[in-house]
Amino acid sequence: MEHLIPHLAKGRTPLEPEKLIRRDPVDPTKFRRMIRQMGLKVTQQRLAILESLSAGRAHVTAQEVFETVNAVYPEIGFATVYRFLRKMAEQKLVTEVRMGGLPARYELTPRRHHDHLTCVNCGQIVEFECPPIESLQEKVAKEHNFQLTHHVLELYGVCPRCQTE
Amino acid sequence: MEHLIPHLAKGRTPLEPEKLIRRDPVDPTKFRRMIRQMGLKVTQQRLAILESLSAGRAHVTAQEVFETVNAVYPEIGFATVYRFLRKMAEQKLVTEVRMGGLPARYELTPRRHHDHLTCVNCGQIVEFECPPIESLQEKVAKEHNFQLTHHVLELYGVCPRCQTE
DNA sequence: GCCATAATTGACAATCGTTTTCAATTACAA
DNA sequence: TTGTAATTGAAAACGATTGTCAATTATGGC
Repeated sequence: MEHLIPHLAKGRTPLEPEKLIRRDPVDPTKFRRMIRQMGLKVTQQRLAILESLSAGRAHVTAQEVFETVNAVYPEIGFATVYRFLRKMAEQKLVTEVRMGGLPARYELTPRRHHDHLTCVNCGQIVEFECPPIESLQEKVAKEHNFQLTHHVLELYGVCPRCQTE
Repeated sequence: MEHLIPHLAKGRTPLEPEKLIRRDPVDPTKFRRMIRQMGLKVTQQRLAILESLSAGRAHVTAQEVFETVNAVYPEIGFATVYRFLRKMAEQKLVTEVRMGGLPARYELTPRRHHDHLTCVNCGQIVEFECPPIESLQEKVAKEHNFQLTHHVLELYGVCPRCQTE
């Protein structure tokens, strides 16, 4: 009675419905270039992981990436996914979002920075940009002599549709 | 080679815990009332935890609370601290801040709203208020016809002390 | 192409923070 | 004071993440 996939949570209800993010299709040779630019060797595993990140939904867990890639390359290891995701997060190639005690979620770093407006009722997510907020954040960080690395800004509320019910 | 205190990280730089002096309860009625309002029974352990939270530094880890209280009540258990902190967090009596993979930090929920500036290296937390950001958030929400309920704004960076290392 | 070699891999164990389990104890309403 | 359900401490379980290490593999130099 064991899982093929280690650490696969059994009864966990997902925190929020995933949102499919439309992405520009990425030229496969681009992946090779991305890996090389990180000073790493190009392997099938890494290509598969990048492909999965690029094609799938946004904000996936390492476990989900592993499952996806594992379906195509059954011999791929769990640690490999973790290691590569971490390495890419270090280089800011993917963005790591850790919320609460839940597993970290990763997405290919979007070209344009955005934050999220989430409906507490239906889970719908709206992305938004607000440069004035960004610069105010930098001002705050500077005031405290912090070197800002990143931030998490999540607004929660009731979306228009849910307000009429 | 064992720790009296379980899970005490070995290499981590400890932020020295505040000393909690055991003394006759000065105004225990306030804490008793808080506990009763949560629908819980009043115990010495819970009073000690509240006293520690109220007297000590803000943004402490459960481990730190345990160490502080344990110095006065050596028989107190680790799980008791965790359980009570979680219960209070559920009731919004304490605010739980979880960043990265670092242990969660707790504070008695402050009356004034503020956000957090967290050091990605040592976990130190600085509070800040920035009303302009608040109003911009409301503006964004209004633009999308969301009824704002709450928000999470966490800035991450390297604190001044960690920058010099 | 082939070789040398350093990076990378997968299986597994270890680690860390957190949560659960359970028998013993305790708060508190009656 | 007593009955009972809540609470406790110790320990183990748990889930996410990271480390270990021998075997494999990508890649630069020939």
